[in-house]
Amino acid sequence: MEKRRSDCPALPPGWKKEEVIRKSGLSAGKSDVYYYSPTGKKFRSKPQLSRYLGNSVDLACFDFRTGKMMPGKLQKNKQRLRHDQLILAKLFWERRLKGLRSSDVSEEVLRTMELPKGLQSVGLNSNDDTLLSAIASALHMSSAPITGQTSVAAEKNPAIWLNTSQPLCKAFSVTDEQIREQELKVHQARRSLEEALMAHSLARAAENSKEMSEGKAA
Amino acid sequence: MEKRRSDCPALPPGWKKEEVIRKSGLSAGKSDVYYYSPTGKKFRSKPQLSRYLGNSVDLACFDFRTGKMMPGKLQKNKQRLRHDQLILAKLFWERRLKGLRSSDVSEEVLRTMELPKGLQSVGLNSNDDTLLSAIASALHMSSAPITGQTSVAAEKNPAIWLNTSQPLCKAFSVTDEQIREQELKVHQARRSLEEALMAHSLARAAENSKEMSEGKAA
DNA sequence: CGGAGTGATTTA
DNA sequence: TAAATCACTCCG
Repeated sequence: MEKRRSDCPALPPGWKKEEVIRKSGLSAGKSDVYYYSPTGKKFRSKPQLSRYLGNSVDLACFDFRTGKMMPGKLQKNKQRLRHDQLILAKLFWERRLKGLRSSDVSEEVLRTMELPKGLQSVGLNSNDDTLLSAIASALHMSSAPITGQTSVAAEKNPAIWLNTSQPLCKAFSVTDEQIREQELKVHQARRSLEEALMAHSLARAAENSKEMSEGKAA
Repeated sequence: MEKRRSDCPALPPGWKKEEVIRKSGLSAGKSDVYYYSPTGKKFRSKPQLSRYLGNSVDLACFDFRTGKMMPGKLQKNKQRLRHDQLILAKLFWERRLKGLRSSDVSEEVLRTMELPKGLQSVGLNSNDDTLLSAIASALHMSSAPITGQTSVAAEKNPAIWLNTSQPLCKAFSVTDEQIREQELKVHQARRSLEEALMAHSLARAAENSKEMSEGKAA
């Protein structure tokens, strides 16, 4: 058993670190890291450790897995966009991309982008430019941090965040009331989508049974 | 004391189930579930129960805590869509919504939806219908489960999942190669977006200082 | 009832 | 998807 607890220089004297390999199950081979306070209390995650230590120790640069301080790596942007912010930011980018595409830096990439054959065959209308803009913006929103948005206040109230002078949302002016309206519409839209899906499934089923009766089955 | 033992329909006749609430300690309020064989033997866990019953009863779908069979719930079905799947599904929905909007169930909602005034003032081109479709699809993707997608294989390989005959991706035919290509383009698009953002910020700064020098400042 | 060891869910 | 966090099972 690797129950060896080692000292952790990055933490106050007396704290120990331990790494335990999972021996069975779906996650066999992975490991868990634990810390033990001078009094022997066990800690299983950074948030838990952080809550316990409070302001006495700054864990901003502390890497829980390695047990070392990582200067410059002021932790990750845990600040994920909230649901409503995503909607608005997405709108913003889709429009801006379209606005830029024939006269600015985005042009080259977008012009040369193509959808895979398989996707193009989906049919229906809409043009690929719109789709590409949507993809690009959606992807950008999905994981990249937003330049210029670092205010702590942004975490609390989207309305405040949306009124800042940061580039991303400079053009917006959105109230909580508007956000609520938007949420209501969202519920309606979801219902509608479910109905559409149901209709599509039924149509498929009908198609299939028709083919079957026509002797097209394998 | 709640020592009440109740019949358990999911198990053979004569088996009883009992739930005992913990009254103190760190886990106060949590409960332990026990089963009793027709002969009175006590069982404290699913593995223990399983070893005793052997092949006579299939406990694969048996939920030890509730005492009920959970059909289809052969474990983790709450699997969320993966990144690439999100992209493709989003494309799918955006197109499908547009295709439906003038002749199907989605029409009423989409026709009556409006963007908040603040958003409309963002300017640039594009029409609201496209944006609304995009919003609706993005929202639907964000948290609702996808009907018809339950295959275990889907967890492992998006390419397999994308070739199924399920409604959601029926029209798609996407290879790993195509996904890799798409990822490459994504990187390019991201770079491009960053440049665009930078350009926009600079333009804003220039505008502001111009206004300042013209005496328009508050 | 405790808690080590894993599963499940969330985040990046 | 992988990593991190959190929840829960199972057995002492």
